[in-house]
Amino acid sequence: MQNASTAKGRATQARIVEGAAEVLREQGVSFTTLDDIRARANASKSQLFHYFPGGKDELLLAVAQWEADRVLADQQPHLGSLDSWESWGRWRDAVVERYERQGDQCPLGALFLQVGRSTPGARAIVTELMRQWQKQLADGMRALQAGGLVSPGFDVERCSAALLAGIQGGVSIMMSTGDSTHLKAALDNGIEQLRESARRLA
Amino acid sequence: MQNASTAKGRATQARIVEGAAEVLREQGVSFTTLDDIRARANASKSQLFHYFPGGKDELLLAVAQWEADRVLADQQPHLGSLDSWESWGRWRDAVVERYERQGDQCPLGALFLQVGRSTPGARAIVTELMRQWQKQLADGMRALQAGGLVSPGFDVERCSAALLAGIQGGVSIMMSTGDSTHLKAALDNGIEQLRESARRLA
DNA sequence: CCTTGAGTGGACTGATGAGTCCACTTTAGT
DNA sequence: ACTAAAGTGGACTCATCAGTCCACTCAAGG
Repeated sequence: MQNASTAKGRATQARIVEGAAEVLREQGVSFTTLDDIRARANASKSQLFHYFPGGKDELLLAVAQWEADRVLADQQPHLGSLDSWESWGRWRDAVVERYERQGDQCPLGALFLQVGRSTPGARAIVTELMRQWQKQLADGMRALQAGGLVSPGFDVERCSAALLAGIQGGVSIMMSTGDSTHLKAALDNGIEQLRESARRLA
Repeated sequence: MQNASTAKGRATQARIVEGAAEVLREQGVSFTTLDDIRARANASKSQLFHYFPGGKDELLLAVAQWEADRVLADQQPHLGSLDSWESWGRWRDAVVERYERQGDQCPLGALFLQVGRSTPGARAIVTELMRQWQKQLADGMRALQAGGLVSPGFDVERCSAALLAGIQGGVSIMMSTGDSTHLKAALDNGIEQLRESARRLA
């Protein structure tokens, strides 16, 4: 990605990425052309290739990174401070709300499929997102343990991985079926497991 | 889908669907052309359109249905008789094995994204698959309850939904990162929850 | 003011790939 | 055997779209 060196250039580059993200959410990757993006971003063909010399793939990757950054940001401040039952509850609601609002768009999943598993860049973005996400869940579980709210024997690694998997699956089922039942079940089930461990502690 | 009326015709039609499924798994939907499919299936362009007058979309949908049928079939006979701890364990291993072997191909997910959320057919296939899958998990959980192995208070609906979500998410994380940790965590966590409920019963 | 390079517009090209068409062959029923 | 319908081959068309190219404008530093 060719970085812009003037304010005007940076603005154009940002307009392209954000415009592209919009169009991609609306139409899906496979139905979006560079010309759609160009139109939405009020840019010209040459600007696209000026800032993303690698062409469509490079632009798509930039959009994927941009979307990935939003995923965690949208869960804050809740995700960052999961140290009480109330904060877990607020986080749960924030996740449900975010994905129900997003509806049947899965920018990241779609982008990933298009750019292809082969490209190392795409895989790195997703891997890093998952790593950070799970770490924050695990930190939250350990915070409950530290506060004496959850048994010290609670398997944080396994449960945080399972919870993350449940969220991903819940979201992808919702994409396909339009129904958020599974997402809610995964979240509630994860939290219920924590509470169960608290009850056994008492 | 125009159904064939002779044995030869049926053979050709089957060759097309299965050949298409193969190529799609290998190359991914967005990099597969009708010509790739035609070549693999030893068919000609006119045959493709003879049996799938709706063109590529219709063919893709037929492949999606074919893949969906395999998903549950591949988990049998285990999935159909989850009435003991041993059968749950065998099923768990079968799922992990199947998806690890499949690697980073997600025929169904990719197909769905390509055909598009808008088409009612695609959505129906996924919805029905999820419904059946969850039902079999729930049946298994109730079988354990009936056998006195799991507490009657165990929330079968929520847990089967969460387990299904965990599997889906585990698989999709594995697609993106190449790592099956999350899938295993989701499965083991679900089964562990059942066992926990058994311990409380004792 | 002039120069330099970043930034911009949009016409053009070339490849690709979905879908059409028609001539030909095979199959099955009478 | 005859014939009608089913099945088959593959050349051809036509639209689309990523990517190129070049002429132009603008802003900043000297």
